[in-house]
Amino acid sequence: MTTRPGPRERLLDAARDLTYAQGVHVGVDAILKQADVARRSLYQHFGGKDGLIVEVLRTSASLTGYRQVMDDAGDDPRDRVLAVFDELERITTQPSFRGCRYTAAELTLTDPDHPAHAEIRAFKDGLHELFTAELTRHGHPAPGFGAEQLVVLVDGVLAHAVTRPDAHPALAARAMAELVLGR
Amino acid sequence: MTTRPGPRERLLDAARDLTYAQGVHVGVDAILKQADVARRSLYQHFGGKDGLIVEVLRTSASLTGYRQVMDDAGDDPRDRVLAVFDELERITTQPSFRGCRYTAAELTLTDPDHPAHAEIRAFKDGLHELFTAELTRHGHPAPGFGAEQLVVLVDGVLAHAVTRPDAHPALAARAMAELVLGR
DNA sequence: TATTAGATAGAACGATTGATCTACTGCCGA
DNA sequence: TCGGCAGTAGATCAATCGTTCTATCTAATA
Repeated sequence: MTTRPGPRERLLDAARDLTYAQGVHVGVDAILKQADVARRSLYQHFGGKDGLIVEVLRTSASLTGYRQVMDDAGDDPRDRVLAVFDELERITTQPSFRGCRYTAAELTLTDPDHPAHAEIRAFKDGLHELFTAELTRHGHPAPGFGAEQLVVLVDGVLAHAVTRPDAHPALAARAMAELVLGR
Repeated sequence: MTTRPGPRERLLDAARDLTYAQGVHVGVDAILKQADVARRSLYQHFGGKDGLIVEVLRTSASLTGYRQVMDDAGDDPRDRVLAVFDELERITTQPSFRGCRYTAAELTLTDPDHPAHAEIRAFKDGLHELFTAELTRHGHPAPGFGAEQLVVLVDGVLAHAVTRPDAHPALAARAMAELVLGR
């Protein structure tokens, strides 16, 4: 039989779900209820709501997701990059899609001193590095600049699809990614 | 002498400032204080905070701003479109830059029934139409699709620059816009 | 068996939220 | 001069926020 995860894990899972679906302004009560965890445990493990949010962002491992999509696409850097936009088309057309968790947190947490900003920055830097490595392998003349272009495309798709999913921004972005990759 | 604007105008101005700088979750008290307006006037003119927010989005006239930038760039559709990204480079590198007001509202207001979503959608649709008209004049083979690409670029720049302004996403996007426009 | 750490349940705190209310003031037109 | 309207000032409301607290229970360890 599968043992139930501990309170810490249950809190992270619930917070991941709820902060994505309802934003980081979800009440602590809702998180506690879904996690089925005592109030005290939250403050014991994470020090407070902010600590929980930071840990959610730090462990959401979206970069691993991107890596997985690319690895599934094979070895050719061109295929690997384009596969990301194919996956974005899938994601952005799902009913549960609510945009990029990190962009949403960045725009919602207007206090510049909030500890979450560092995690958000780290994630986006990581995504840039991921694309830079791929473009370098692809023999791109300016991998850094090309990677900037790709991350702008990704953020653009995720931001735009929240309001206009029927516009299929991922398809529009995929065509631009092809141009960035060259032929 | 210049007469002081009425309470309604002062409320809109204050709400425009504060909801951009601090997000739509700013307290009513802060708006009332900056507008120097009685509490009752807010509910008299807008029915409540939601009504005020909707009116701010409806009258922010960002589309007029885009139009102005394009008109200042002359007659050539190519110059006019690229001028938008030059302007984005200026905007995104200013200290007061806080991203796209509409994207931020969309991601912050997680209630799908909030009346603001209609205004947000209307704005993004309008931007798409603006680009479609320009690409049509430019003789683009697929103006609708090309316009989708441009709005994805704009949203990408505005979303990405909040977290990584030093990456100058507008410059990366401008290069892609050139590719979209063809040569 | 006694001890201790971790978890639970739930009351309670102070602060803040958006909204409603009464009472008062100034102005303009009939 | 009177009536009505728009605006102001501020008390007040119920709800919710994140946090802290006491008290109790459980399970593993010494």
